[in-house]
Amino acid sequence: MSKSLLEQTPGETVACCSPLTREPLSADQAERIAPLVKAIADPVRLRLLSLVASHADGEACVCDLNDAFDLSQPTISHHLKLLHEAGLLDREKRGVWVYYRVDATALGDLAALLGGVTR
Amino acid sequence: MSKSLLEQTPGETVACCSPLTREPLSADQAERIAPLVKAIADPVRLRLLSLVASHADGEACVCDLNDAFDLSQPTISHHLKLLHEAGLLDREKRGVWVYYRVDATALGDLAALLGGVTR
DNA sequence: ACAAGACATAGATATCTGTCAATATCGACG
DNA sequence: CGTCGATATTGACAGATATCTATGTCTTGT
Repeated sequence: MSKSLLEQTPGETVACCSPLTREPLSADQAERIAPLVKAIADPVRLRLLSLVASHADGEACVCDLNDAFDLSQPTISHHLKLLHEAGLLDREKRGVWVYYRVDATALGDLAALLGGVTR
Repeated sequence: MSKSLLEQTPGETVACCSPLTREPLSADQAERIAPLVKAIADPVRLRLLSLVASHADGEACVCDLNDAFDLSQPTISHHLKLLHEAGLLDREKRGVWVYYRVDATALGDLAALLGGVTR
């Protein structure tokens, strides 16, 4: 069973949609997908995503990420929050540290939308 | 022979780079790719792109595109300009009309970056 | 309990972005 | 040529966004 458009998360919408190049996106679909794209439309967030994705064990501690940038800790925290809210990063607190991990499905859905790869 | 990073267009940079998830993006690469992603990080531009891409003959006249939105003509023109400058849309003037056409390579490069599909 | 460290939140501010109305440009056609 | 219709450019403005400093919240040692 499939949920109505209004109940879906952005990731679900991307997953359901035909690739960009096959048929016109509806206004609703576009409004739903855009935030997901916006989430990676920033050089810092692109790097954060790739840092987490390519890190050993597929996860990275915020402490590691902070060091990779010339930005304040709250700024990195802010970007991580945006990526998390977009569904692209999962967040897990273990002791004092917080680990982020890429949600491969969300990222794959985005690529599928753009490239027409049917998962 | 491959050009230096600074000589490359955004599209070329995307094409050259390993997928996001394989190794960390350098700051330079991220700064280069982000504008390309920003170009599609808007619901109107997503719809424009998909409208053009899925249009008969792979091209669409601005006059057709204007009608699909509740936005002023200059606003649509502005979005088309951004997509064109990002290398995602080609522009051709024929008589009074202007036709836009998707640059499939640029779009494919983006998808490859996100999804790890090697072209 | 307290102090310290890791991360998040809040508030402030400068810059960027999306939109519109007005105007310019450019080609076709009488 | 002069007008009309299609598209682009300009200038203005409201709202979003990226960044910082200051502060709050937890968790772990001592």
